[in-house]
Amino acid sequence: MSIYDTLNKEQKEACFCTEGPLLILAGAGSGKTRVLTHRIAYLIAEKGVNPYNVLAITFTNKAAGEMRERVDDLVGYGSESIWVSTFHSMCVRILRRHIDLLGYDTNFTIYDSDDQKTLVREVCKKLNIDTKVYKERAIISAISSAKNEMVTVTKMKKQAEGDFSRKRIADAYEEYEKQLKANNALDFDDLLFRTVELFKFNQDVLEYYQNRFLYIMVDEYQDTNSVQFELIRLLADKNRNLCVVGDDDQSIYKFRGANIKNILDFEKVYEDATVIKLERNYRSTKTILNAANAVISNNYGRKDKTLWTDNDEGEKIRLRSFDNAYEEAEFVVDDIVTVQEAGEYGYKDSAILYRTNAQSRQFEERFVNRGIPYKIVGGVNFYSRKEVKDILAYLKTIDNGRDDLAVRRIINVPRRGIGLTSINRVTNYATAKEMSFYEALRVVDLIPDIGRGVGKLESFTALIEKLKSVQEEMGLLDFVRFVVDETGYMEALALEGTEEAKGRMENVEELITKAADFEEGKAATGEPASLSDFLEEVALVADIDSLDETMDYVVLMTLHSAKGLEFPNVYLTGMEDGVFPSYMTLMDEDKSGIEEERRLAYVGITRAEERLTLTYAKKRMVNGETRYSKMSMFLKELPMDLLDSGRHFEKSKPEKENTYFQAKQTFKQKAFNATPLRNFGSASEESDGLEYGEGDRVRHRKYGDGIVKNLVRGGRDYEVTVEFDRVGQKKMFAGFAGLVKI
DNA sequence: GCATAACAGGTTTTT
DNA sequence: CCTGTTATGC
Repeated sequence: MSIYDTLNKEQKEACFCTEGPLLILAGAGSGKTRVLTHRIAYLIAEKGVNPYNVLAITFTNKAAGEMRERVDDLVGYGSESIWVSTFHSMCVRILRRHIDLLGYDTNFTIYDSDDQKTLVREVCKKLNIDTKVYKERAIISAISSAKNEMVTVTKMKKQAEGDFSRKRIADAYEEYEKQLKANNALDFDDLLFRTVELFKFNQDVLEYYQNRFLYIMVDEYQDTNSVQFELIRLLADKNRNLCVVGDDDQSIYKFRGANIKNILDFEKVYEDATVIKLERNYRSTKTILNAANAVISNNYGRKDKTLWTDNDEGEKIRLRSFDNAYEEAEFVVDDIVTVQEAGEYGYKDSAILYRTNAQSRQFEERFVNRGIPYKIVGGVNFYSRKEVKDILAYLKTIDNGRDDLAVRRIINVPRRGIGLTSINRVTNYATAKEMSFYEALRVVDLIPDIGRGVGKLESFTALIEKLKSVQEEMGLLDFVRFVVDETGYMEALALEGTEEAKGRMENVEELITKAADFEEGKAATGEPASLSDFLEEVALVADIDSLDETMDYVVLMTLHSAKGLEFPNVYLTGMEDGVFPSYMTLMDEDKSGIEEERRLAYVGITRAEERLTLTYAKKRMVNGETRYSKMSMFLKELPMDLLDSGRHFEKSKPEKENTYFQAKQTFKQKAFNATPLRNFGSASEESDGLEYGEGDRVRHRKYGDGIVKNLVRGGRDYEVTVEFDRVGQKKMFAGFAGLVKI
């Protein structure tokens, strides 16, 4: 009896196929993690491959940890020397060794999306870019996709020739890069792009890693982007022992640059590739699987595969509708309590999934009220809370004095009486002398016009220098504590005395605990816990990594976060057109967005093992305004006989082909309103048209009452001009204004 | 320089 | 609705 006996035929095949390119198309719940871990075990135990020569790339740190653990269970040794990591942490590890070849210090800082935003803002200010015309977000995403597509500044400038606005973006990109380098910092996308550059320009470095990684495995391959593809291609080029695992039906990260072609065209790029399909699902009931298959079959251009299962038929899928989101939440929470009390499913067996993080709130409120343990994954990340970022900024300042962003963030936190005027003077001096902000601080008395600020600035520098000097002598935990005390950060919070400040103090404490955990974890491996390592870990953790399966709590998260997880009892909530599929994709001319949303629906449905509940609310508050929506088009794609619609559910099954069209039409009318015809107005509260026309009196939630002066069609929306009694004439878009006839 | 008030603007999903 | 930025008054 060997460990491989538990695998089915295809799984075995995938496991034993160790040489050459291999594509494993693994449907949801088809046991791909088992295959991967067994394959690694097979390489090590049977083929005599040194664990040191194996590289496995996963999407999250959590998946990496689990994989290592499982291999260790199978093989019994050696798992610690396998490289199992995420793309990002792998790149950091490589760059820390070699990035000096690209002109950076090896102790570079990693900028998260907040830092990125701050930096872009500064760039815009410096280049006089009007952020009303060029939105920060647009610039960030332009830069990010450039890096994902490996477009350098030079290249972008060339492409932008003759196009003024693209040139402005390219200018921003150039300045952004300049600042990053000056700060000795890399953003998330840089981690990948710079590694590719490193390999391309340094053949010997590339060869070193090619010779090290004789066997490469990539999980969740459908979500890789161009630069990740290139990275793998480079590494695998020499030995070609590349095994990728993925499911094109679960490709849900296009917005982040993921290129579904990577998986669809794998066989074109690697013509000698073996392709193995895992179509047997071990996770879900027949009912759930059939539902998932029915939905996804509406997509085009998929790899041909059909999931099947030997599992029981199982319960029908429950579909419930509610008047509003509040009732929806109440039902779901009640239901979880009911099954828990009946001993059917523990809290940890239940998961609530939704499209947007904002939807978590009403559930959270109910859970808090009733004292039920729950865990929200995602949303505001622990490490992006203000107080946590402040402390981290101190640590970054100490670790990498060139990180101007960090220094400027904390120079007056807590208050030291250092204001904008002083900061600007230092900044100007630093820019003029081409030195870092902190360097300028150290020679503050040379700065002209600095005036009375000098003393305060000097004591700040003295503080940082003092911290730097003791850093070497202290362990990580002690040092973080020391920083928190010495900077007066905690004291300042304590002085505030508010409830909010108390919460912040707890978070700082929590950060200290994290440092302790980190130090402990490192100690177990015999390594010292350096400050840089800690900052790096903190920069690369995802919220999902903190999910603990042994804890008995209900898990709440977005559909995106849920990928790769499974639960016996799942609630898919907010199944409404405009929420899911999202408003954005419904309005978009490009229909591929809908396909991606549908894949997300597929991911959601296939998370459920036994019991699946779908809910939607007819009325929901979005951006402070009540929005009426209809059931999600995806619900209409489900075969009726799989559904239990409950008592208060009534609908006729619509023409299937038209669901998308209908969804879009209804939504267009609801959100943006049609013609301003008076005869629409009749009392029916759910009228699809504008309920007001020219000359009508309307009420706005902020501006009060007024008279509609004008209605003009503007693109997809209507521009309404209203003469308000209190604030005068205002122009607004009907879709956003939320005007009510009075 | 700082605290507070007023206000504009905006939304998916995240390593 | 909620956040983040600007205006205002001390």
